[in-house]
Amino acid sequence: MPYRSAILEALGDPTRREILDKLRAGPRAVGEIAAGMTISRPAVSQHLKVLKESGLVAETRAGTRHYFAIAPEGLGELRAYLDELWSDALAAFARHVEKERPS
Amino acid sequence: MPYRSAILEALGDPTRREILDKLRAGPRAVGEIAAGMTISRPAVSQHLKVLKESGLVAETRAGTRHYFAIAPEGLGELRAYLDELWSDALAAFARHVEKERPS
DNA sequence: ACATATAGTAAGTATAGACTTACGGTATGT
DNA sequence: ACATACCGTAAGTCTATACTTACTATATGT
Repeated sequence: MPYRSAILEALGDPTRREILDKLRAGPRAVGEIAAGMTISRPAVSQHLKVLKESGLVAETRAGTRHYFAIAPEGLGELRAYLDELWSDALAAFARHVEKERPS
Repeated sequence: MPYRSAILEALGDPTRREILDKLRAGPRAVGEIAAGMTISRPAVSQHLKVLKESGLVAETRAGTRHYFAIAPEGLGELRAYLDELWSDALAAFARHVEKERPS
């Protein structure tokens, strides 16, 4: 819930969206994530840190492996924000139509 | 449809989110938007350009005034993306639980 | 105890992009 | 026709941040 802004900053970067896409299929270790990508593994680690701090991703460790997975609660927070924006925008539009309507 | 990425880039900036918040109450002219803010009016224009190109905002002109308003379709595009991510994440989590379940 | 595998951190660089000021463009009113 | 109001664009600056390489940390296996 300090999340909203952090989530949108996190989603603003295309590389982080690429990482999220990889996590759609399920949890992945850092090395696995970095495998298909053009950037270095440390860079991936840094992005994962941002994603985790935003609440979009959760981490679980097994041995030396750090697994990351999409955290649905983070997505929920963002959906709530969008829903508010949406309904406010629709209401504003309705008022506007009302005012402009030829009587 | 070239939107998804553009929308997320647009929402990544806090100043643009501030502008969107102002538009919640209804359409506003550029000068009105810039009024309460610390940055210059040209800066606001530049942000509005980004928002418009992303599809999050629509423009209508009346005289010399350029009115901007939130475009619900743009929000819808983003919601669709989140819903996909969400359901994929849930499905992946379900599979994971299934695998880990003690038999 | 040592080697290996896996990953995070530190420090430095380079670039995208968010600002500014100055200027140009187009309606509207007199 | 001119002045005014409102706005977009151009060009340049400056900072945030996305990268790299080098290093450190921790867990596991022999």
